[in-house]
Amino acid sequence: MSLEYDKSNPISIEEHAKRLINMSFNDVLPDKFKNYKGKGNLGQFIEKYHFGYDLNSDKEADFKEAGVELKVSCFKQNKNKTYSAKERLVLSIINYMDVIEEQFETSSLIEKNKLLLLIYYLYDNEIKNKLDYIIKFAQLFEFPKEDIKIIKDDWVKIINKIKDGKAHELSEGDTLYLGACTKGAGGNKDLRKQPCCDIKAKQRAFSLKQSYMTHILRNYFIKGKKTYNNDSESIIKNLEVLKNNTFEDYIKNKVEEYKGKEVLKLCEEFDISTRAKNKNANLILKILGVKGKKAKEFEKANIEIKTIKLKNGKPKESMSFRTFKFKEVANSKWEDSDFRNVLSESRFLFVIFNEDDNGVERLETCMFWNMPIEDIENDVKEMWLRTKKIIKEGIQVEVVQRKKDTIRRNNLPKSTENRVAHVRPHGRDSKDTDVLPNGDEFTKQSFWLNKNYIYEQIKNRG
DNA sequence: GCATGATCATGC
DNA sequence: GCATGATCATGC
Repeated sequence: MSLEYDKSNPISIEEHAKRLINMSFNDVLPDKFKNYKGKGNLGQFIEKYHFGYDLNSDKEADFKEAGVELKVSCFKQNKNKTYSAKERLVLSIINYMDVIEEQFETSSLIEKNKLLLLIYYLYDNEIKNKLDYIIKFAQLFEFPKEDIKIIKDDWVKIINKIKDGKAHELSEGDTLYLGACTKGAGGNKDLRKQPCCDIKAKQRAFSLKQSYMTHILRNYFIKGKKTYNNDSESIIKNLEVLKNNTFEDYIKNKVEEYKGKEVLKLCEEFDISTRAKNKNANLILKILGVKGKKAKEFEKANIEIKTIKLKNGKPKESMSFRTFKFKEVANSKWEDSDFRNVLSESRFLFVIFNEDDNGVERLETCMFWNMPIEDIENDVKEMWLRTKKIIKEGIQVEVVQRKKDTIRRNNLPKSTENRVAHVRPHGRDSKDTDVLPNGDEFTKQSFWLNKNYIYEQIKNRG
C-alpha cells in the first residue's frame, strides 16, 4: 500500500484517505491478514495498513503535526432508502478528575477533536464478514459553526453535573448533540473515581449522538444526492438568539409567550385543524416558527415532543410509546432493547396543557426531560424483564363478559405493579394484532409511562 | 376516582 | 393499510 502522503498536512492526509473510497477493509489489509477473524477494530486497520502508523490513544490527535484525528464509523440504508448513521461517534474519554478544571475552548475534547478525518463505510446486514464492508466517504470535518454553541452548552452541562458530584447519573439524554455515552465494559465492571462525590461512576466518553451524526452524514457527506427527505426546518434562524441563551431556554421562553392562551384560539391563529389528535404537537412547532412537520434541531438532538394534558394539576392519561413486536421483546436482551434505547438516548420536550372545569384547554409551559438512569435501570428494567418473561411463557388471558362488551384480561405488567411504566394495548382496536412467539395472535401492545410517574416528573416545573 | 382494555382520528 | 397520538368506557 502506498504510504505517500504528508503527515503534517491535513489536505494531503484527506487526499490519501480518499484513495480508500470504494475499497473494502480486506482490500486494505496485507495478504497474510485477509479475512482475519480475530479482534481488532476497523479503524486500527486503516491507521496501520493505510496510513502506516501504530495506534495511539494519547491526548493528542492521531496525526499530531496536522492536528487531525482519524475516525472510522459506519452508516446504513433504511427501509425507505434514506441513509442514517448506524452509531454515535465516540470522540474521547471523559477524565472526570481533570475535566472539571477545563474551559470548553481549550478543553481536551476540542484540542483532540477540532479537526476530524471521518471515514464512513456502509454497513450491510447481508455481508457476513465485516472486512468486506465498503468504504464510501473520507473527508475532513470540523464542528459546524451553527452547532458550536449547542455543543458548548452540552459540554458545560456535562461538566456541571460532574462538579455537582453526579457523574454516576450522567446520561446521553441529558444533552442535545454532544453526549456522555458509556464506554468500556458493560454493567458495573468499569467504574471510575469522580472528583466531587465518593460514588464511583461508569466510564463515559464524549460522543456525537447518532441522530446528530445522521444529520452530518446527510448534509456534509451525501449532499447533492437526493437520497433523503429534507423537509425539516431549523427553529434557530439567526444564531444571535443563542448568544445569551441556551437552546432549551430559548424554546421555553418562546412557548411561554403563549402561556395561558386557549388552545382553540391558538389553533385558529396558527391555522391548525382542531380535530387532529396531534394538534397540540403541531401547535408547538408552529409557535416555534416551523412551517412543516419537523424541526431540524429536534431531529439532530433526538428530541421527541410529548404533550401532557393536565386536569386539576394531574396528567389525564399515561404516556404511550410505539407498539412493540412480541417476538422482538422475547428475543432481545434488556441491554440492547428498543425501549431502553429510546429512554436512555432520547430527550423529550414535554408541552403541558391545562384543562379547566369547563373543558377549556390552555397552554401552560414546556420542559425538556429525560428519564433518570436509575429509573431506567431499576423500575423500567424490572417491568421490561417481566414483560419478556410473560411473553416467553405465554400470556395468560381471562375472558370477561361484561354488560355491553367482552374484554380479555391479561397478566402483562400493570401500572399498579411498577412505579414508572406498564404495558397496555395500543392498536386500532382489539383485533389489531401481532404474532406471539408461539404463533398465536394477540392485541398489539406498547409500553406506557404511568401518569403518576409523569406527575412526579413535572410537578417541580419552573 | 382510577385502572385497564378498547377504540378513535388523522395523515402518510 | 397502518402507525401514531389521543381518548373513551366499563367496573371496581
